[in-house]
Amino acid sequence: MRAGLTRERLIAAGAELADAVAFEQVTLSALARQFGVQVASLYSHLENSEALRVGIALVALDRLADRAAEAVAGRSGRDALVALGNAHRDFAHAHPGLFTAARMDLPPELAARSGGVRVAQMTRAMLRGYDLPEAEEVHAVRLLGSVFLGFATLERSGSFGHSGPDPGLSWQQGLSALDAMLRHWPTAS
Amino acid sequence: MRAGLTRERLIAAGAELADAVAFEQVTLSALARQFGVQVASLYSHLENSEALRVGIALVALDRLADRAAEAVAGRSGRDALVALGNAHRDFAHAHPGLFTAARMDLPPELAARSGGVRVAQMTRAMLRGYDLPEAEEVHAVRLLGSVFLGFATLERSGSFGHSGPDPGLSWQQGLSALDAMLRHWPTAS
DNA sequence: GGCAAAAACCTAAAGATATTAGGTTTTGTG
DNA sequence: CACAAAACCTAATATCTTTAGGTTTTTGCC
Repeated sequence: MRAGLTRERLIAAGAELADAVAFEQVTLSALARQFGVQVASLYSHLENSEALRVGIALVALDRLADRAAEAVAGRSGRDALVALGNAHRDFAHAHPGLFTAARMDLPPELAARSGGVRVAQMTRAMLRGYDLPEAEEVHAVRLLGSVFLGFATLERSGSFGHSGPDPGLSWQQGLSALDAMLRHWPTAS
Repeated sequence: MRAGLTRERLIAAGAELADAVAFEQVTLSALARQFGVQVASLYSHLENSEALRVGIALVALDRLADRAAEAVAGRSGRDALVALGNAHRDFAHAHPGLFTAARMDLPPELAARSGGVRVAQMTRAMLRGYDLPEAEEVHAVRLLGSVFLGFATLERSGSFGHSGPDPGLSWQQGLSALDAMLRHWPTAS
């Protein structure tokens, strides 16, 4: 009776482990233990431990892209912005390990084929509800991506601390402010 | 002749190493090699390897806070916003290792005494140049912190890819958009 | 100056993880 | 059913972390 290891199963198990424990603690050793095999056996399916992490990152980006697509579907304008922002934040809260994985630095060729591209496309689609010059869209996409990533990161890391108002309130206000920003986007003179 | 190890010297050396190589590669072993001592000797000065990383993170936050303070000094309004934003971005580019360290999750008591608090104070000071209701300032501080962190992170990680316009241009436009956002900050009805 | 106590540094050992080389056992297919 | 490929294993090396318990340098005080 073999354990039935597979690249996909290993990465899927790693993804679960990341959320259950922490992305940093997803090791080949831990996976081998979980499957009841020797560590060396994993090397038939994964080139090295980095390949595991990269695989998890790609899974994470795909899932995030799915949420983003769902969020912008059938919505526009402020509704779409709020839904897209919440998709990011909710994902970070529901899947802390995957969210961390999604922030991994990926080799450019992989990044170009990752769900990250789809997230950017969804963000761009959302912007159709605002009146930006086409050339400005890419800048807005980057800025919004920065906010979505940054806010969830700071919130999860506890930087918003135990002082001051509920981060959720800041998030609501922040989304409104971003909506205002998009409506008043400065046109390059 | 002793090596003259000190908690401070070790952390300082670790900080340099982080920028020279990468934060993840700052290990007790590497430091011991550099100082020509046995690894175990470091434990007289640092409780464990986590203490080293935390120490570097605190150094990083302090340096960032220094830059932030310098940026907002003598400036206001859009000038202050741009200078503060650039302080973050320039710091991330000049000190990739420290910037990574600065994003470490810190235990709350430490975070509360870290340079991160000073960065928030400087951001709040910058907001005086805008017309926000006092109660909104904290939300704006959090949103701006998210952008500054997020943009530098995405830019450094290569997420802005080799396609599309220069990230520096997006940054310029982003700062203008943030300026517009602050000038049109939505007042909670 | 000399001498204890403290501080600095060392040796030794054990436990994790990652990786490679090469062997054995399943398993499915002709 | 035999055999080749795939799956999994043993063994060995290397790196990093941490603890326990020594030895040597420094330091400060008589």
